[in-house]
Amino acid sequence: MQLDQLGNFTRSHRNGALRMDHVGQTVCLLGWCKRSRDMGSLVFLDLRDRWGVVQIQANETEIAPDLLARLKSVRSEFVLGVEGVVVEREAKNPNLPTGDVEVKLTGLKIFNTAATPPIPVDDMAESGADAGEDLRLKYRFLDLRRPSLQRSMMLRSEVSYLVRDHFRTHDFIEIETPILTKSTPEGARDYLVPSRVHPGEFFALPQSPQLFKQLLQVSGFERYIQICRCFRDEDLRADRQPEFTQVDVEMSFVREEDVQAIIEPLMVQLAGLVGQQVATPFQRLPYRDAMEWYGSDKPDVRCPVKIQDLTALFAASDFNLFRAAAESQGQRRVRALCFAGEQAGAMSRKQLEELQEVAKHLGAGGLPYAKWGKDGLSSSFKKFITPELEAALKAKLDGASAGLIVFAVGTDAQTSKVLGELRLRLARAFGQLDETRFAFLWVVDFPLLEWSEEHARFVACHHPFTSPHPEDLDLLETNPGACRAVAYDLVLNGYEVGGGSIRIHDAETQSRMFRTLGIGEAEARSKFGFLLDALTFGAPPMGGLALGLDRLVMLLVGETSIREVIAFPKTAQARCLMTDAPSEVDPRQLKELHIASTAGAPAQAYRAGVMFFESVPAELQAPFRALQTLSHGVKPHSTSTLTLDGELVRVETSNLGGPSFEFE
RNA sequence: GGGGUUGUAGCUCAGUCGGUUAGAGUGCCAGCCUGUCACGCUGGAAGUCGCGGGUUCGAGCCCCGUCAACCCCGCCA
Repeated sequence: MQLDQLGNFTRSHRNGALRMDHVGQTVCLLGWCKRSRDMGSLVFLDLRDRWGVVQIQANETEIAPDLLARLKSVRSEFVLGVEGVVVEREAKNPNLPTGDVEVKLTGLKIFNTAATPPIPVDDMAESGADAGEDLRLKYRFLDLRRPSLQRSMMLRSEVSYLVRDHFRTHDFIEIETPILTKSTPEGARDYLVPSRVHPGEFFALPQSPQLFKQLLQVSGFERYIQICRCFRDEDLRADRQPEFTQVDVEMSFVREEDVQAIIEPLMVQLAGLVGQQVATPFQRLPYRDAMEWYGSDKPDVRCPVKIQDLTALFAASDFNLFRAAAESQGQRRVRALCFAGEQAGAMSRKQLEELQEVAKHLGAGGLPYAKWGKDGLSSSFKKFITPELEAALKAKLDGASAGLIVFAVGTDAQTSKVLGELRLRLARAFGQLDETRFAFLWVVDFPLLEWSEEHARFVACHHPFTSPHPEDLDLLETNPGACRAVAYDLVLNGYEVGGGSIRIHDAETQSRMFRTLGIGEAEARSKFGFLLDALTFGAPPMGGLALGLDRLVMLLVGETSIREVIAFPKTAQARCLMTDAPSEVDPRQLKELHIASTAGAPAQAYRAGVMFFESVPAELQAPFRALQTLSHGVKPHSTSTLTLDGELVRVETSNLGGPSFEFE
């Protein structure tokens, strides 16, 4: 097809803007063909641009035959320039903002054709049948044409502008910090960048500009903000990508409340973008209470039901499992969720079994429950429920005649994990989670440190520059696990959307902190020498926080995956399906960077004989299965490739003449 | 690192107990249609049942392996 040049064709109006006021005007429009409807001698075409859709119309009796033919040759997603006259429609469409008018075609330019899209470019309003996400990501440039994603990206842009406006009016300045920086030993895995000019040395991409923003306070900027990209080489989730955007904030001469007071009105404005009213000040919830009541450090408080401690009710029970907890002096507790209502009481055996599977998956042994429904009490431990106990339990249902109590027994960490998850699931199932509103809160007084079994030492909960709570300072040496931090998370609807702290601003406390973390003098010098130096040159009291922009926008648009608000996201395996990154590079590039890859190294060779076992011990099952595989159609002396213990290996088999074998 | 779900036409999916030529909707192509707007009507093309093995007279369906996407646990200062 002969394509037209853009030439001096100039847009006079945006497609979504045309109204009755424009009737009679000659307009020049640009855009993509959303869909055409050919009725023979009457043709309609929907022209889409970023601002909307307008109907183009051509009638056989009013138009040159070659122009009509040209219009009929247009297919979906062709790129067009349309000249025409705005007229009032004969049949109006109330579902379209431009539905009162249409444009009578007088000239048509076809700037480009388009192959049939491999994914629907329209939002399937009623069927809801989107293309699979892998296809959407492969053809992301088409996916992003869909109105819903266009709206999400536009809202994201609005959020960014609003954030910058907000901080600008509060005298913050935006400062860019390095993308190529120093690898930090604590925390998440770094993405590394080899240095060509320094053989064997590496930059790291920032997990966050944490130290730079603190140094900017030492420099005296007092109020810093940056919307910046951060990188973490950890496994992904629906709300976690390897690169993500953070609204990074740091202030001098502030207390915790000062930081929060800057953030809250911003959140009010952002929620307002999607018509949500939220009141300030936000609720403050100590970490300890969050874990006790909600089993989570990022509770969704839109459900009022809290976890309750029912240990005492079982002190004299015959139910050994629960009584043992009551006798453990707080080591183990019986905690429970009490959902009142007919829906809760009508939970079927099958549903409870599904719930039990969830609980087991989270580490519970089972899911004890007691339920009051149409048939009265039913319970997994009914024979231990005396009338007195039943009365005591039922009293937890706030006087309702029907309801469900699910129990978890164990350490606080165990029971919190199980009940925290079940609380959300049950609340949704019973309609006791109001998903129409936004619930912000601050979780405060986080612990400073937690014991790491893996590292056999204390590690920082937030980061090693977080200020210990002034009242707990001396616990650093005596009982580090009990020391609170001046750290706070901003939580929205069960998601952590921000986190921050007051920082350590004196070298002495910072050194004590490093000592507690088991970071020696020399190591601290080599890794954080620049910070320790800076703290000796007049560092002001400081604090700040960082907001997860992707998560925030995700919640604003009502999505459950941050991929829906990132233009070009990566898959759960941290791959870009569109560009196919990451990919192999030319060996010359590696050589220049002084890098050698150990991936794809030659497979190890194994020698295997034939073994016979009456019963196969567990530790031999994998090699035994390998031998079984080999025994099918493999000659006594042969080489074959198979999977052994999850690794692809080349296996040489030879008949060794006896029950002997060698495996490494 | 571990667990789970999914993979069939361009797209979204169905496919019974393992049994004849693998279906539907949509999209695409062609024809008809003067008020459509998820246009309608008629016809047509369209398949490596993710990939590789195995069992079987016979596999989309059963078994083993593998790849990919998604969800979760670990991990994410």
